[in-house]
Order: sequence, then structure tokens, then C-alpha cells
Amino acid sequence: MERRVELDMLQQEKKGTKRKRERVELRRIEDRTSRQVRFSKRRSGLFKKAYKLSVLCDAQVALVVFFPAGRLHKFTFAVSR
DNA sequence: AAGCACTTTCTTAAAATAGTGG
DNA sequence: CCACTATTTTAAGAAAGTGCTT
Repeated sequence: MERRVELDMLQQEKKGTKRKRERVELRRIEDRTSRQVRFSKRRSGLFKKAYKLSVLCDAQVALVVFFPAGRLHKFTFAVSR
């Protein structure tokens, strides 16, 4: 079954019991799974922002992220004139 | 096949940013 | 500058998807 349809059915079923996006406090996420998922999403957002900054403002941007400890993710983008 | 770590999809509220006017 | 709002973008939470290992 298509996932979209499944979700719609789920929504219908629960009728507003789905947790809304909550305001998030700025401190370490204790739950390992949640931390991992949120890292993935925030990292992609960060790289996207870095890219946009480099394009929009003709800036040279370098971004280095280590997570989990030891694993490296990096991004560089240089605009040549 | 099953377990695990990591990523993506979806909806939608939160947060960021662009625009406006003092 | 700053404050306010309108618009755009980001990301939470839940669940599904992907890929690797055993």
C-alpha cells in the first residue's frame, strides 16, 4: 500500500493524537535514537544552508562535522570569479 | 531472515529571513 | 538601527526505507 495513503488512514484513525512538532530546548538530546535521527536531519539542513550561503553571497564556505565521534562529514564550496 | 545503524518521507508547527515603516 | 509582520524554510516525531553484517 502506498505510504501516503497509510499515513492518511492513520491520521484519520487517531484524529489529532499525533504529536505535533514541539518546541525544542537547546541541550543534548538524551535519547540515542532521537539524537541520531535529528543529527541526520540537522546535518543535511546545515549543509544545505552552507551551500546557499556560498551561492547567494559568493562566499567561500567550509564546514566540518564529526559524528559519531570519529566519523567525519565535510563540505566545501568555493565560488570562482 | 533478522538485527542494527543510519537516512528519508510525511505533515505541519517552529524558526529564520525578507520586507516594511517608524 | 529596531520592531513588527508576512513569507519561506527548517526540522520534530513517527514510521518506513536502505544497506550492511552475521
